[in-house]
Amino acid sequence: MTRDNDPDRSVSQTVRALLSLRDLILSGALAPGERISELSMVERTGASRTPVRMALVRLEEEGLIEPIPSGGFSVKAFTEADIFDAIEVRGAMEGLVARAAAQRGVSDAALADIRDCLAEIDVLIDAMESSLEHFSDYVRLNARFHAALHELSGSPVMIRQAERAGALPFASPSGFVMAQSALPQARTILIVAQDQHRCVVEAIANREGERADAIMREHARLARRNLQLALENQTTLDLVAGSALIRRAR
Amino acid sequence: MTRDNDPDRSVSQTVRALLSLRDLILSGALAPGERISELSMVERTGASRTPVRMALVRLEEEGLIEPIPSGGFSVKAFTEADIFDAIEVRGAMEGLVARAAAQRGVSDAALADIRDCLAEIDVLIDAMESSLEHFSDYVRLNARFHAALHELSGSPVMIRQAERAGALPFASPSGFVMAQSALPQARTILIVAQDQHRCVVEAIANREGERADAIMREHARLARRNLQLALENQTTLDLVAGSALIRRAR
DNA sequence: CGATGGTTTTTTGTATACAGAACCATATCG
DNA sequence: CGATATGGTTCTGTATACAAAAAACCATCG
Repeated sequence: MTRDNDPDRSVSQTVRALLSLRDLILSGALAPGERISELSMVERTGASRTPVRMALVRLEEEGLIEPIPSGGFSVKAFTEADIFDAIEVRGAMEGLVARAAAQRGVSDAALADIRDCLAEIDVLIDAMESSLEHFSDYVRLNARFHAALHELSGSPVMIRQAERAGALPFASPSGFVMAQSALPQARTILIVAQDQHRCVVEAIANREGERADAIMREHARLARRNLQLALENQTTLDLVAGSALIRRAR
Repeated sequence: MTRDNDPDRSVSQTVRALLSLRDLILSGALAPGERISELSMVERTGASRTPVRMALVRLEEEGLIEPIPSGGFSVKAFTEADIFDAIEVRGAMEGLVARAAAQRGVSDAALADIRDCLAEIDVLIDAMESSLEHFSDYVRLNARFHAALHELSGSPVMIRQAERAGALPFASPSGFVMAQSALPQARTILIVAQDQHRCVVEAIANREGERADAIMREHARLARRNLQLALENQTTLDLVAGSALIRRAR
């Protein structure tokens, strides 16, 4: 109401503040360890203190910020080890959802849906043969596949937990973007990942819970190795979101 | 400030409101599905609307309440299946932390600490031979053991996730209380669980990650079977916290 | 020149006021 | 008699005011 610099008036202030703050943290505009003053966030988000405060509580619960004993919050600093651990957690959770889906069985419709998703990813990987132009589309689709996989478990509790497991940046196998120069490696990684995607879906279709679990854990290990490679050799792979979070650790 | 019905003045209003609300939900004073009006919570907790609102946001993030599309929150209703799933999730997470602890190795001091914890539980189980008087102590100690196990992983990310996995009521193997009449079965359960506790600690000490993982998963399966038994035959075992949450499902 | 104490300023925690939306009940019209 | 409009009531979402605590700053003293 002070100024009408509203980018979108249809969304509630609370949601706007949450998205703004999360973006500020993930983009690195707020340095790890930096104290978050409510007032400055009011200035940056345009919302009042109340929505900002609610967003801060949510972000604390999400794990992106942590409370300061004397009051207020600071941006949480993640180490490389934290990221690796998050990937492992995600692997364990996705192994569990895959196993559960296989054991309980899934509807043909759901199976068809997720296979469609796989097919779309195939198309995208083909399109990326010459350029990485559509990489962000791939990231989106990949996230959709994983969400669909969670859904196959049919368990709200597991879905919720699996989603939270990926809350940390880089927890997804595709949570980094590749430089043009790394095209061959990039495609190889994507193709292997896609193969695992396909395998897990078939394992679920065949009711092989143990195998589905194993595949998703292996999938996470692949992601871990790739991230490690990316960190050791950042000329070929360049980290995208939240690079500031990890900056402090190197 | 309206009335000084403050039970404890040393704690902040926010924390008081959070604890009050959580207790109201877990105790069943608020029925599953029931809408939570901020105003009534203000009356019940003695805090103002702002702390109540913050507590509500936290509880939503915890998963105990869910937002109503038209605004506000309602108490989440859990089914028996949800509880079983939560136990499985916890099993997966504790398997992971045990595996991680084994792979990374733990300090002798930490190992001694958790072994002390085991010894204390042994004493308590012995004391329960004739009566279940100290059962609540056992529940507390068991929680401490599991927390200590999480700590062994040495990973803040894993610890955090493991703790959240147990957020749902009953997710712990000892999340139910036993009636006096069930003393023999109760002790058997506790003894088997304690055996698994001991085995996982030894597996970690011997750096057997795979085995430590398997044991904790089996531990969860035991908890699941016991809960199932308790639900089928509630004359022998009686559910404690959050019985209202599950009431709707039966 | 450094340390210490007091003062000022900022910041958080809390309460409350206000506006708009949703809900409910009633009354009116078909 | 039923459906719909309408008015009032209650609720949430948001902004803001106020007080206590913390932090920062400055001045004074050793």
